[in-house]
Amino acid sequence: MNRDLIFDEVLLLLPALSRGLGRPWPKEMAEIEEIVGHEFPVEGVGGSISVGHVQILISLAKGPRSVGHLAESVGVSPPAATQLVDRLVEHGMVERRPDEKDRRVVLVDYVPQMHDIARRIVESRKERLESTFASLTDEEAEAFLKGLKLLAEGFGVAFGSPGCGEEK
Amino acid sequence: MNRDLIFDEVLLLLPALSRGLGRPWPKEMAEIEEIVGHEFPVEGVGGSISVGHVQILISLAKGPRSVGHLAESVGVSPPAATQLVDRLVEHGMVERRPDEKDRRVVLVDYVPQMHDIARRIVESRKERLESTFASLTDEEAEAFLKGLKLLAEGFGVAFGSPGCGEEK
DNA sequence: TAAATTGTTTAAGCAGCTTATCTAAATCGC
DNA sequence: GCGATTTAGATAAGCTGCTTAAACAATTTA
Repeated sequence: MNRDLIFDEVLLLLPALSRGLGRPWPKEMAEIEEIVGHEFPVEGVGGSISVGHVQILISLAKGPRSVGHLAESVGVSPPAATQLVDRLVEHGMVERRPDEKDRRVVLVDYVPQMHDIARRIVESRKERLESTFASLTDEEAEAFLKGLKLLAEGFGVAFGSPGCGEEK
Repeated sequence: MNRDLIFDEVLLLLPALSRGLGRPWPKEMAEIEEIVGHEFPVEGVGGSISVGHVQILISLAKGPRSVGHLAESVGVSPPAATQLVDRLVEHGMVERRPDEKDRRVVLVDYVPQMHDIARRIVESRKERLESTFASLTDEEAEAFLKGLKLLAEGFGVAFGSPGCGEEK
């Protein structure tokens, strides 16, 4: 396949994907609803949790994080992070707690029962990913990741790794 | 590299990319500004044109399209398409014209001078893409496209190809 | 020709983001 | 120790892009 044609297709696919990935993904919402619903029924979770919220849930997997840290990690402004956390608190998924060492910072952490749920949400995401890419060989999967990284780099994407900025 | 680790990274990269790709890309805006500015100075184009607008400009490369067609092609609702077209009309980039054969439909087309400009915008996008992926071998590039397609499929993304739905 | 359908626009509303501003706590300098 | 600066977070106001519901005009169907 001609390299030029490849990029033609990529060019067309990217905006569509950006849209697709960026909106609350009904299938996943249903899953989260189901997972959360079993543990402690939170009304109206479905439809009201979005990419940013999931990113935060993933970020918290490595332990409590400050709001500022989350903002950086997710790649949004601090007020936006406040807002995302607000929503998660409303849903009873995370809680705020003052940092003992610096009472300016607010630490965000899973609500106790959420630890396991968050793990499962991440896992379910990964499973979906695995099944989506089932037909890819290992080499292809690796090439895909490589491309993704280049893209992120090229587009100046704030790397939203939960591990990033461990301590700045 | 372990397949599991690959998907871990992909999992983290996707939301960040979705954000990054989804917002008006400063570098590109500057380029468009420059391109458009040379032809006919349109005030305030920079910052006010977004992914959807570019998608429409790309879609129109194959000829005039109805609003409904554009909506489908971009993957948004008809009112949203109307809005996107509105903005482009404001900027003097496209124009509306009633369809002779069916006076319900409104055809959208480039303003005459835009033909060349739109071509260059698309080209500049592709060039940036090519340079971003310069370090990829042909095989890797192909694998990347394959992955992208799987992703789009898996996420139920409306394929935003301008060629889609040529006639339904 | 009346009724239903189709294509577009208008209206209302929401989610998510931004910047600017404010408050509280910590740190620096003397 | 005490005032001035810095830092973390929250609040406010405003914008953009999207959605659904409703309105309207033109076409097709019966």
